[in-house]
Amino acid sequence: MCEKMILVDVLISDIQGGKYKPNDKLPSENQLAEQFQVPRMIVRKAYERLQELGFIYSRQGKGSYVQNQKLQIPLILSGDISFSEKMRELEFDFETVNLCCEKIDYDSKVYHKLQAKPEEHIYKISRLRIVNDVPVAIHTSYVSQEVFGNVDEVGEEITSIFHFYKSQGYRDFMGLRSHLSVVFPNQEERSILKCTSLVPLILLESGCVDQATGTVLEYTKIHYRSDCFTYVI
Amino acid sequence: MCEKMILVDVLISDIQGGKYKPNDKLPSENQLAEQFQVPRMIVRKAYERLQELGFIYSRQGKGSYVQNQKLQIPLILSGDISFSEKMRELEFDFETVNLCCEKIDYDSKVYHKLQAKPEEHIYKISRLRIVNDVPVAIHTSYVSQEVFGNVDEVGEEITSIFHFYKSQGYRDFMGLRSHLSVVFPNQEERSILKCTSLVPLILLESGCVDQATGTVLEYTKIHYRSDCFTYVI
DNA sequence: GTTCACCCACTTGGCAACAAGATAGAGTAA
DNA sequence: TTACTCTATCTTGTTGCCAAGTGGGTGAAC
Repeated sequence: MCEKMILVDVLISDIQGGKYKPNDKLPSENQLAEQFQVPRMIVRKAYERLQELGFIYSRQGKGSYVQNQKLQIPLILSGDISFSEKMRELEFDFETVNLCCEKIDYDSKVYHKLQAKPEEHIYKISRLRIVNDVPVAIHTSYVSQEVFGNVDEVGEEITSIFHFYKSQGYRDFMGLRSHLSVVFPNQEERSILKCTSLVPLILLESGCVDQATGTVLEYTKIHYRSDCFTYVI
Repeated sequence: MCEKMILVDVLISDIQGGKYKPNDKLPSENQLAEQFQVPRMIVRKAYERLQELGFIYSRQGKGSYVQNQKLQIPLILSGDISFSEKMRELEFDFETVNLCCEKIDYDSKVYHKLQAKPEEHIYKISRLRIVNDVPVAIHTSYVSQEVFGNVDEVGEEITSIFHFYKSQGYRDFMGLRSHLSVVFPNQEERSILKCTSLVPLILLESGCVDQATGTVLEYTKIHYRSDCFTYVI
């Protein structure tokens, strides 16, 4: 296991150091095994790890090749401007796709965050953020139908939650304290974000209240691909 | 590969859902293989993944067991108080160990951040943060001998960089903009932080300038184990 | 000369058999 | 009864072989 990680470390630094360039062919498993005097299984496991980390891809019968590097987007987390404005400011080709709007079953954590009673209907609105044709983040908002009466009708049209708020007559918002954690994507997130299982996601949990009334408007979870962003806080 | 990830997802949710408790024995590889109608190799790979994620541990001849869960420390990233004060406030048993203080070779990134000339001597001071006997973070500061003349003498005694600044006559500091990214630990970091290779680290890069003179005092990198903290920003 | 079929060498992928460690229980001798 | 040993069987760990996919080279057929 230790030998594998040594190999992984060496190969990653070789790739990042430019020894192998994107789409270059890596040495065959047998060659590397010979070179490092380890069983081929070790090299195999190292290559599998590099695949799941997104550094390389392998083709049966051909070989293993260096993956193209991902784009790096500097992202200001603490700012007050919206995601779309940030992206446009940085001149990235930016797009938002509404994934779904559906009523959720009772979930104690979500209901508590929204200060909602168990009999309230809570809707989940998910949007996918795409930058330069790369899916980079999933933005999920939980809102109560008590607060937004027509969410079940217009929910699937929403791509900017701030526009939605304003259309509902809310003007001054206050962001709640954000919690940041690191998680690995589940199968659904992997397929939506088109990433491998070992691309860590930065999960940002937050909320938004209306300043005028103190009403909790939403509880949000944003899953950012950690390999696409440089976060400035 | 897909079958493996399905198994991994199922097992993680079983563990987190309480189906298996810490130190419980998991089904043997053959049992699970039979149950899910997959080759043992798939189960083996899933178990290996869970090991590297820190969820389980395996003993040859005995079986695979659920790992104890890690402590969760809420950490205010944006505050102005020092790490030690934060910890003491939260009543955790907190300790800092000086790992090393050594002169580094020329490194363009570090020298640029410090606005240092190539002929300056830059020292790297590393401290290990330990909470409840668990190593949770590595704090590395780069400082120039031009700014801190006696760093080569007292560097290995430093556990609080703020105390060091004050002892050198600097009083008012200003934190530079912080950059946050997610990385996997290299071998050295794994051994210091006693973590497995798939525990993501949150890397926080920042700097500090003296408000009176504008001198760049330090460039810092903090590697936090992402499985030990809940970050509040 | 051109084309096509075949074969071989080399690649990654997968699996089955074997190795090694642990444990419980039967068997045996004091 | 007690203590010890051996063995059968279960566990995880390792290895080596073969399958499957690819591409290039060779040579026969036209």
